[in-house]
Amino acid sequence: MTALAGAIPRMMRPMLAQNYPHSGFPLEVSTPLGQGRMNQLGGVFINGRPLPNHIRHKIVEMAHHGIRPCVISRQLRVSHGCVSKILCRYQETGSIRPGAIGGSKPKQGTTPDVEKRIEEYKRDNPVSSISRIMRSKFGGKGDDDDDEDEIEKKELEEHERRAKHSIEGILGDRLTLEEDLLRGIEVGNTIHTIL
DNA sequence: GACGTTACGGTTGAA
DNA sequence: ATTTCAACCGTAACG
Repeated sequence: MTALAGAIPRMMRPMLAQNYPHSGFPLEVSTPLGQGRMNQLGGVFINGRPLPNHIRHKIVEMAHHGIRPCVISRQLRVSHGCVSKILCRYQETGSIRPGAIGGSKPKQGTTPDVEKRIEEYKRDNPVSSISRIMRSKFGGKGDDDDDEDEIEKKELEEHERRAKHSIEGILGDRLTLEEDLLRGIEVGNTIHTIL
């Protein structure tokens, strides 16, 4: 309730119902894994959740083929803001994956006190044990992430090689977008659950 | 028309 | 087990 009457914030205008049904709420779409919504381009998304991985893949893949962001946006039915964001992130990090959602601040504060404690532990335990403890406490995911990035890159390269043969490869994907989306949401959630 | 940016409402997960 | 809260999400809209 930050919007005060009379003083409409810069980025917030009353949303026109236009292509939304009655409620003034984006069309709801039930997926096997819960509630999705439909954006203005007809694409399905889950508010607050990242787009499915295969869509993200497709975005960077198409961009890699020189397809303009605005076309990608329309073809995949993803808002151009989102396409822009994903592409920017990919350029910066080399990863198509969303950032880590949730959790508390990383306990990175290597205060002198913490350093002292580590020194003490090192003295009393073999270094390998320290590493193991540190890994089980904090790391855990680090190695997996690297592996996944590797898999991700290989997947992308392979996909590109196949798609390179014809633009139909890309356009053909569009025909099954709805299916893909639904499947993607499902797979995405499953992966998320596993992780 | 294309696209960078950002308010918003939402979800998540460690503490 | 439950709550808190700062991180992130994608959309919609402005510029």
